[in-house]
Amino acid sequence: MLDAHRLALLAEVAHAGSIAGAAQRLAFTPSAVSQQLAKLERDVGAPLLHRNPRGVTLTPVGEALLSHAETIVGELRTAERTVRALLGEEPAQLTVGTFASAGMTLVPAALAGFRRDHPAVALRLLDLEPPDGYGLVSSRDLDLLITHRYPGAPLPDPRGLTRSLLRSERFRLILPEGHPKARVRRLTLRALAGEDWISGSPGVPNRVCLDELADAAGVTLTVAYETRDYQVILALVEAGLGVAFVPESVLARVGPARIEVRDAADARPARDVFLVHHRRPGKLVTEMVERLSPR
Amino acid sequence: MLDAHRLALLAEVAHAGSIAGAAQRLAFTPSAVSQQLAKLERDVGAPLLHRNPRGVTLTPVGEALLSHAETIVGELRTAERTVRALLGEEPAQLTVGTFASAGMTLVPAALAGFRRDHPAVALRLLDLEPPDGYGLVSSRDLDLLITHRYPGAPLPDPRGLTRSLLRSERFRLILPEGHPKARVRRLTLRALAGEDWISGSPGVPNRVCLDELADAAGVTLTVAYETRDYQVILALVEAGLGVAFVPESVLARVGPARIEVRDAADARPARDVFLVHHRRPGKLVTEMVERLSPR
DNA sequence: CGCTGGCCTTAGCAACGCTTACGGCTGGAG
DNA sequence: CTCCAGCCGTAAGCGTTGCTAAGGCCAGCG
Repeated sequence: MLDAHRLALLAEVAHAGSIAGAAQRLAFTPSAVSQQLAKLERDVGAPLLHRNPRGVTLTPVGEALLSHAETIVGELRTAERTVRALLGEEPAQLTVGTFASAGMTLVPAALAGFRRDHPAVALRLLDLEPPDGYGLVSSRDLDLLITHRYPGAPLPDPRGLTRSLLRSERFRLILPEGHPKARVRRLTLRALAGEDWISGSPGVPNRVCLDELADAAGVTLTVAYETRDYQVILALVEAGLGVAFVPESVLARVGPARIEVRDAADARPARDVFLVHHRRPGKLVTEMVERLSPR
Repeated sequence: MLDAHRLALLAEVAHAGSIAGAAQRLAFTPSAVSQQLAKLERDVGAPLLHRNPRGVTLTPVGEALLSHAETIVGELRTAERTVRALLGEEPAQLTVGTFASAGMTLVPAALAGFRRDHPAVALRLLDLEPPDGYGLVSSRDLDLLITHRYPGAPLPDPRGLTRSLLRSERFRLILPEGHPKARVRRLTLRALAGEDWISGSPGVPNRVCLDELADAAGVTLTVAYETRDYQVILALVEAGLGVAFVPESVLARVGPARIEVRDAADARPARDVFLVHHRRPGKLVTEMVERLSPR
């Protein structure tokens, strides 16, 4: 039988992306982790990871084993919680994973309300960019994951977890204050083809979405500035450097910014925001889901 | 995190019914097992088993943990198989659990055919009286379980496993050859109320079923001989000691026995025979299910 | 071209887990 | 009633496991 501790180690290494990173998280020396992984590979009879100069990546066999490892670790933690619940002990921790823009807008109010009602529960927040994080829910490193899917991006396999649509969030077009195009009545992507755009680097969901919109409209856009951070994008637009699509919630937080908010008539993207948790969520998770859900 | 090895140990002890028994199966000394269990109890923070003078029984917490332990052990073995399959290695073992009468009639032909086509696969057979055995499938000690349910007996929780009805098997009434009641055209339970009956001890499904039939017919039957072994029952009836219900398949195997086979007009019991296996059975299991299924 | 950051190896030490030996307990046989 | 058998627990000893520490190798970067 495979050793569960070593599988847990594999999962940790996969999430951290390097042996050293995992070792630090677990308060071990890299040597210890390396040795255990070597033994796991010997047990399995096949290499599980490619040793790259910067960190490691999983082999196909490693990938296959990882998903099992995550469910096994999750099962072990589930077992532990079941017993704790049976002994009348309240769960003392709730870990929520979010993507950055939700972490700024959607989550804080819910977290604050939760903390008020459950001062004894240790709340933890983790930043995770989609499509990551599903594995961490499987392994119960995460109790609740807030994730999203940009149009055009594939929806990850839920792997036996419960996933529910929290809301669908529109993107708005933002331009520098006083930008000439802001006065146009019917604004189109084509009309903005000559502008400098601000978006993520190629491959980032954000950018993939923008490229697909441009394709659909039959234009090519110039992305002059690449950042995935919407606060940076806002600042760049404010500074008059370009135009961008941003999620509506990002705008809700900014004060009377010096930007113009419009919609493109031929491109009205929206991203779906999902909640992901275990099949049978605990009381605390259910409550947090309640708080996050629109009234 | 709980230790998976200790959980596996707990499952083994629960199945064996004693620490000493589990230790023998695992080729350890009882002391080692005892110490590991003590540590598991310390980890959990609650006693998991009652130490009786003859073996051990699980506490409620132990029961709860047991079912988790079984799924965890099963997951570990599933992970191992997945990797083996990925490496192109064929599974080399198939373990089937049956109840005694199926082991004599239903299974041998299927097993023989299987062995002929897969000489390299190590076949193992385990005797298990229902309702036991589900846990062993969960923990993958068993690849396939053949179990049954007598009328009136509850059907165990399948616990995430696949259970399918293989067949429904009638019971026949058997009497000693030349028994005067054998000549009656319409034989009823009431007419046989005065006979000596042969059945299992109180509590055995066999017996529960008989008692319920008697209740339904409004008579009380005298069980003079108690045995759960249908071969013994046959021998007793042959010897003229009493009458009994036996499954049809048991009769198929006996030659021209000196018994009379009839049906009771007011009591026609049947037991359901089920196959139980994991959600996604491997090739070998699927093939064995095919062989067992009626053409 | 040296520096940094990541990984691997080797050597040594602490902790874990097993075995052996012994004692307490209960239920059945003589 | 006594004794024995079977079961479980504890204590001491020892081998193995798994950790740390220290040193070497390789790639990317200033």
